[in-house]
Amino acid sequence: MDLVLAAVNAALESVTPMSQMQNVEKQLREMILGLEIGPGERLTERWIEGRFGASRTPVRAALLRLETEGLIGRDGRGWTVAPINLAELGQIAVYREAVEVAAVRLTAALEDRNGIDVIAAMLDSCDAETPREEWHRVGLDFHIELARLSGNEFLLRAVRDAMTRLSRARWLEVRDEMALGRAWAEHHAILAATRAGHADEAARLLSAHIAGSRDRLVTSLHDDRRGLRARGFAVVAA
Amino acid sequence: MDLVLAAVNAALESVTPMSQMQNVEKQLREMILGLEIGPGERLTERWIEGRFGASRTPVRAALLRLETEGLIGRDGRGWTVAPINLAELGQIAVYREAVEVAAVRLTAALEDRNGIDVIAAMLDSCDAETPREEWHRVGLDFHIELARLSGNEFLLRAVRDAMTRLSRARWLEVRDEMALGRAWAEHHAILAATRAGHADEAARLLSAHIAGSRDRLVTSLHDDRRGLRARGFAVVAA
DNA sequence: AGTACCAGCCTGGTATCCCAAATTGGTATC
DNA sequence: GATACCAATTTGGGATACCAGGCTGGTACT
Repeated sequence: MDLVLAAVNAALESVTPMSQMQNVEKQLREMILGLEIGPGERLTERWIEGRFGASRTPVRAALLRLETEGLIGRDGRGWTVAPINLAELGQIAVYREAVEVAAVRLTAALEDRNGIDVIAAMLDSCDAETPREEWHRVGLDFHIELARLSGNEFLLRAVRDAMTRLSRARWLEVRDEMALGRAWAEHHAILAATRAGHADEAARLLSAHIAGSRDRLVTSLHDDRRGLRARGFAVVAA
Repeated sequence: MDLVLAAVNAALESVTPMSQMQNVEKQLREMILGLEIGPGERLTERWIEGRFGASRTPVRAALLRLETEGLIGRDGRGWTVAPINLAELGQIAVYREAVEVAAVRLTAALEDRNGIDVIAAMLDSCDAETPREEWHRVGLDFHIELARLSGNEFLLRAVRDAMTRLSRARWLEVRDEMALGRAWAEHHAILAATRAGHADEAARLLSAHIAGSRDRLVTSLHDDRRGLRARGFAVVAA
């Protein structure tokens, strides 16, 4: 075990008490989502063990949890970072439309919809100077927080799961300034309809938003497949 | 380690090669879903270890996976079989309505809907002589197989997950003959609408079916809370 | 009798060791 | 040069040893 890393981890742990397993899981997830480990890349338990200064037991626990999140998978014997799967992205769009629309309909029917303003403020925290990374994060969080308002744990979990699986792909997507602005406007329109209690309109706007998002995403990734492969990323065709 | 059990497990493994982890996971799930281990009951890794003749490594792997299925949870330090949660059952009904309706709409729009006949045959395999346990299983499988026809992995997974979480509660539900027959008829009606490609009608029938199922389930469990508690089952109120 | 306290036990968390299987690299043979 | 084969290494799967923290039961003191 790397003593320096162990010391660093111990120091981190003194600030934020966290089990080794949670630590490994968190850091590994960040590396995968941040594309520091490319889609399709092989993972060995021993490498992770050395990388994070934890023993195999917590490493394996973390791998099992990340497997259920769909971020890694078994490749016969051995672990592999999940490839970018264009067919899967299309299926996720259908899935998230179902759960997100259900959630927003619930929310529109609630008495207390004050949480909407917090989400609006979150959107407005992004402006022209905001780095793209932040736009990316807020774009994902918007959908998660919107689902949270419904108060339904299962819908929230489903949306969070879908956004987790989408986040790598969305990060790879070639997005222009216009796309960011359009998404921002659509998000606000969805919030407005929900705040007013117009469930049908909110649902319609949200469906359209998701469909548009899916089309841009799949098109962008499909066009850039060559570039992604050149970076060593495994891409599975639709 | 119990040598007899180990020998039995070894014998089973020779017939169906299955890792210890899968074996523990499968058997433990069956015990939980079959209420051989009651809701709310405490689990210790050492007890499971001895019970199934496996060491703690596969036991922990199985526990981690069952945790993500919602069948067990952490109780601070330690593991607990998930209690029957009436509020959760209501939320699951909303969740499954969203995903099942989405799935059936997809299926109704498919060119090839031949799989529907297989499901119909499955329903018809139950008659007056069929044991209640089989009715129970077919009732769950109907929804899973219907979702599978959609071809969307995520909708299927969501439905399977929801039915897993519901299955213990449905098993506890006080069901009369009429309820079984009514569910059978509703299932067939949903299939007929789907086969005909009438997406709206299929969605409407399915929504009504799920809502009715939820009402009967929650009412039944609520009325029998005293009885459930007497059996040592933890029941969390809505 | 009530309460504060302490020792021992039990638990999950972690590290480490062993093993069988699979991969790999080289080598000898055709 | 291609290929079949074998040994060494590496891998994940499993078993076990050890640890720190918490719970429990008993005891001693008030």
